Amino acid sequence: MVRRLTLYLRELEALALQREATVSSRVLGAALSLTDAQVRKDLAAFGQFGQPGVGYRVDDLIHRLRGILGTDRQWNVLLAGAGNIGRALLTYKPFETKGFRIVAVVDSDAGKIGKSLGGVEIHDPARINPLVETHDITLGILAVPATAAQRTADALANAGVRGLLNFAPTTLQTPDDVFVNSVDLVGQMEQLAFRVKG
Amino acid sequence: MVRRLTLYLRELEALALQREATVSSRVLGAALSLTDAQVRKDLAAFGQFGQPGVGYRVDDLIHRLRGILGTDRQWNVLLAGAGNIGRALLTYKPFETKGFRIVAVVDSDAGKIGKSLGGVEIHDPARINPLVETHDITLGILAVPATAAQRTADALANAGVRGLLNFAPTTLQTPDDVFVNSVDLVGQMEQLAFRVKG
DNA sequence: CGATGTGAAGTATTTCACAGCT
DNA sequence: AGCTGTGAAATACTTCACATCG
Repeated sequence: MVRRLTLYLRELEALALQREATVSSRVLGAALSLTDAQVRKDLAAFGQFGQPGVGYRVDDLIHRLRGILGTDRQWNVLLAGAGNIGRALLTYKPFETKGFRIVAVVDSDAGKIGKSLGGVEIHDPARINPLVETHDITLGILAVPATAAQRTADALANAGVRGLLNFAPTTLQTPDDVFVNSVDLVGQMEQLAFRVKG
Repeated sequence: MVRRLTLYLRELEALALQREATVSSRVLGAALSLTDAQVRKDLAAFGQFGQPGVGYRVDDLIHRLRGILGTDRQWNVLLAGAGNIGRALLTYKPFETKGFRIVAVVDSDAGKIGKSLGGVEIHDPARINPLVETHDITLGILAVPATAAQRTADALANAGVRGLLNFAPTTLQTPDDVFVNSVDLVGQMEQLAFRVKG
């Protein structure tokens, strides 16, 4: 359901660019292939944001959703892994635009440590603790090989990171107060194969 | 639910590496934080794969799942977009390992067309049709900017591609027989922010 | 009117619990 | 005994439909 909130926000930001002042649950839902009732239920769960007879004020709802999601502020992020995926994410513009700032990078490859990547120095994973502390980091991105994922997750959790976006194809065990979202690229392709195969 | 089948497969492949001959629904579920009943219901939906009193034969179930998902064969993939994300995916090992082979790349940047990337030539998007035909491509990966995503999706669908993995932060409209899976990186981070802020 | 917010109804998904097989 | 496969029960989620408000 939070998944849908992020979609509403994305759609609303597009509407704001088109200078739309208001939007109805029907129009917003149609853009995302959802019913109007679904949209209203989702939004009503957090307050009364709409105007009967009018709809939702786009700018207002954007601010409300950002407040709900917590994206009305900056989040400092540590990137673990400076391989293919890690490098791509480091320079991924939308992260910066939406308030997710990668402020530190670690990689266990001795040949990479000390080098700079996209203006950020690559550190030894052993330095995770001070990095998290000095940069006030709350989120981490795991772009390390599957074999190193759990160990890196442990180090990040131990350093006080509260949320992880995991690109490694493995299930992570974390304390209850450390949340994990996984992006399983192979799994996504497999699902496509299944659906296409029919 | 297909989502979970891909996770079972991943876990089973890990168990096979550890030379485990059989696994029970309880053990398999525990590794993924699922109940045993959930695992059995999922698998039973496709046939009777287990042995009462014993569990599931790891190797056997791997083959069954590959057959169900359609990953017991090669899938030829076209990559659209040779930017940061596209380049990372082109050299992403697990795709090749699991049977997803990127056999063609297109990018609208004139400066990139004709160049070679990871052993694959970058083509003009106008050549999508012949590329799909000659390489027998059924799946596509969209790693283009949001502004180009719908247009590229249309071109791919028109060329006969049946499934798309979309990295652009936008909702795509496709014919009913063209399936889309989206990887919304910003959305994933927003969800983490929401849960951490909790 | 046109659109929200929301109980009630309708679906879908998950868990329970147990007969039955090895 | 141990574990599957599966109806039945329990939850969760979505849609309906309508009173209500600007």
